[in-house]
Amino acid sequence: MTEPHNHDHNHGDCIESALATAEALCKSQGQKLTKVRRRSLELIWQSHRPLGAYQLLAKLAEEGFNSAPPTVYRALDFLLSAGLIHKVESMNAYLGCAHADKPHKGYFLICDTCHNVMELEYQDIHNSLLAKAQQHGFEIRAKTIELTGLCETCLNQEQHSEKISDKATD
Amino acid sequence: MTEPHNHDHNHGDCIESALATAEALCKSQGQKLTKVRRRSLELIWQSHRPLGAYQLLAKLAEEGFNSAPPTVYRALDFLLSAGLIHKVESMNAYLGCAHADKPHKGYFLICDTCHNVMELEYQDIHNSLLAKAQQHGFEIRAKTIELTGLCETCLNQEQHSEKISDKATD
DNA sequence: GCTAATTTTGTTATCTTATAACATAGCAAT
DNA sequence: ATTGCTATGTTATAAGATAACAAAATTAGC
Repeated sequence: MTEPHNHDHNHGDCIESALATAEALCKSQGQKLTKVRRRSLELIWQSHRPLGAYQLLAKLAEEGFNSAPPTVYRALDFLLSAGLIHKVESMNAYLGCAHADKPHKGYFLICDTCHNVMELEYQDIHNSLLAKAQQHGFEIRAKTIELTGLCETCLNQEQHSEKISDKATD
Repeated sequence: MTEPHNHDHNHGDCIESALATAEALCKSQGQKLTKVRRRSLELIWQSHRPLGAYQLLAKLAEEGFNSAPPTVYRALDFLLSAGLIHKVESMNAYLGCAHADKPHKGYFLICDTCHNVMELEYQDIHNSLLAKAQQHGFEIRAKTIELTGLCETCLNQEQHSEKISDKATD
């Protein structure tokens, strides 16, 4: 499996490494990580949670980039097809990919409360899905797996506040 | 597992049964399946593939229902929360739920070519996902699993046309 | 270096999807 | 009948995404 990207760490490092990976990846594939694209990727990483296209656009505009929608959607398209970001379909938002360097078939755990996202990967689940699909003659080409709920932190907080309100109503 | 709802059958029957299930379900929960709601559900079922909100709105408008967006979104919200339809996030479209009568944790196989959708359910995959999430302290409350690719029919057609074009370029 | 071809960005307009906010109508219980 | 609740009508707008064409920048071939 791949370690979750849970942001419980120095996030600056992981932005840097993501950017470095991106540079290398683009170079090796003869693709250009232009200013807008690079800065978009950086801003997406900095946000810690999925970023909407228009949120990103606003940030870019603040920095003097062109502020028309196509600017941001082009950057997003590029980053998506390079595998450097993912789109979270259930949020219409975009997220830095934690393992852009290798092909992967991950899924997301999205916290309803804090909106943090973990990107996970388990080969066995992926294989199970492939196998079941194949039983129906279906050939999977892309997966969208988005699991929403409560992360450990928010779950604890919720249980804590329940206890308090229990006492209050005693 | 649940049988896939692949529409290779008399679809009229399955609309009827879905409507009957819906009636019963609403009744038992003291919820009202009003005209718009009922007709929306019916139209969604009739379409055979995920239906967009504004497509549905147009159909409703043709039949004399109010044609402003809130009308359709309210109906969709009701049907969604009653578990009678699903939203396919990756398509922004809505689909009749094939097993509204029992709690279920399904996923979708969506054909890129014909846009037909199969709703599947496998308890073992669901359990695996729950277990893996739990390892990270995460409590899953909802799942969006949308697998896109090629269904059996379209896969065969593609292979067939490849053979033809092979011959053509020989 | 110069030109042509390709890729990227700028610009304007528009389309699709979804919701906010407030008014009215229908219905159910006392 | 009056009250209160639920559902619907209505207007406006927010949010997400793309089409189409023009200009600029980059790259490749000479």
